[in-house]
Amino acid sequence: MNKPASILSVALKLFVQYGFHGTPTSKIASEAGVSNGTLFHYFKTKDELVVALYNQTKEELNTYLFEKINQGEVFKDKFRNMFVYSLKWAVARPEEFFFLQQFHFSPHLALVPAEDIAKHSRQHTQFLEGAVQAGIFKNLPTELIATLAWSQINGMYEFLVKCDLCADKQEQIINEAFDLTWSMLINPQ
Amino acid sequence: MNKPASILSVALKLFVQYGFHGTPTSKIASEAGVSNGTLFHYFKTKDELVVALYNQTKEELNTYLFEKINQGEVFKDKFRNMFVYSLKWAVARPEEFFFLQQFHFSPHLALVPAEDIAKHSRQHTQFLEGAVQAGIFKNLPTELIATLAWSQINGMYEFLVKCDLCADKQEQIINEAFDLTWSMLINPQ
DNA sequence: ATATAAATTGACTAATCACTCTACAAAGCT
DNA sequence: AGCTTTGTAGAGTGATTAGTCAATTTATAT
Repeated sequence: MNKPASILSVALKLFVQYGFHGTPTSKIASEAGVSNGTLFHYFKTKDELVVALYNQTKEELNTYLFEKINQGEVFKDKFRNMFVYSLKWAVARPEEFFFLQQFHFSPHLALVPAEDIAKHSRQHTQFLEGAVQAGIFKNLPTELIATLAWSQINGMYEFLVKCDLCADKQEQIINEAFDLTWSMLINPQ
Repeated sequence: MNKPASILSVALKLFVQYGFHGTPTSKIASEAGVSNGTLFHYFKTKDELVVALYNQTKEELNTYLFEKINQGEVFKDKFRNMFVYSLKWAVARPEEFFFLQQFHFSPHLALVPAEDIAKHSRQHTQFLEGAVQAGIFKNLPTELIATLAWSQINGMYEFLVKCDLCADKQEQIINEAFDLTWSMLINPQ
């Protein structure tokens, strides 16, 4: 039984429910079944814990996603995998997905070195860059394409959480949304 | 000089910079040039202040937006106005726009009666509902169309803030993004 | 077996902060 | 002018909480 891991896992649930400042470290520690001192043994400060949780969550999503992307043969399949599996991940782990956005709109974001943020977003843009160059996507800034694609995913997440459809219906609507997004971004032949 | 108003205005700036819990009420009061007691004279609790700020900001945006929407003659113009002026408002008042999202991803959202939230979102869906009925938009749940349109706006906001283009270039790219969104959602004839 | 290092504990502290309370001033009313 | 209500101030309070520390246990190495 891994203590830092269970601290992070408990912290995630509490942060999502009560917010960062609404969650005392003492509560995290006690719910994780460790003492106050142990928590600060693994994380020097509360902020460090929050940031560690962000990095871990973001990396989990990224790893999962790039695995799925690489399973696609042609670009459209890769892109579809990115879109569809982002949403599957989000729906399967709504707390993690919510946390990423909660963090993003909090002052804690400033604690992450700009370099780290840039690195992650570069991975995503690089993936799309090729398709822009090759004329698959419309001739728009790659950053813009990335942002639009990603915001479709965020929007769909909100919709899926709000509506709570059955798995079949969910899958169907994700596919429909993908078609919309794809047709929006590609160059008409 | 209106004290409650300047309290709210200072609070907005501080909340965006330091977060809700990272901003002591004492700091809000002193920066607004009023005493601690005065702040609590106008707002019974800090939470009440946060929620009041949210309601005010949301209503300002809504009022502005529906004014612009109603200036459109046909539906496409109305919809374009919604899209374009949302972004103009967001770019002109980035702190306000950011705050709305910050609030949305915080536990304070739970303090707003579900009824109030529903009322606002109903206004937006009703505006789109007609277009779905009339076959202008694709035959998809109106909620989905609303969510997708709104997330395009959020995404564009992020992009515009990140890129900091000149006004002309900004206007141009907003129009391009509108065309993309429109073509994505309408029924192909 | 012994020594060293690492993990764990929980009581404690120093600071912060939301909110109260009393006192006083200004405005409004008759 | 008197009287009442409302606005304003700011010192004070009680509760909360991030982070410390000295002491104890557990693991590791020699």
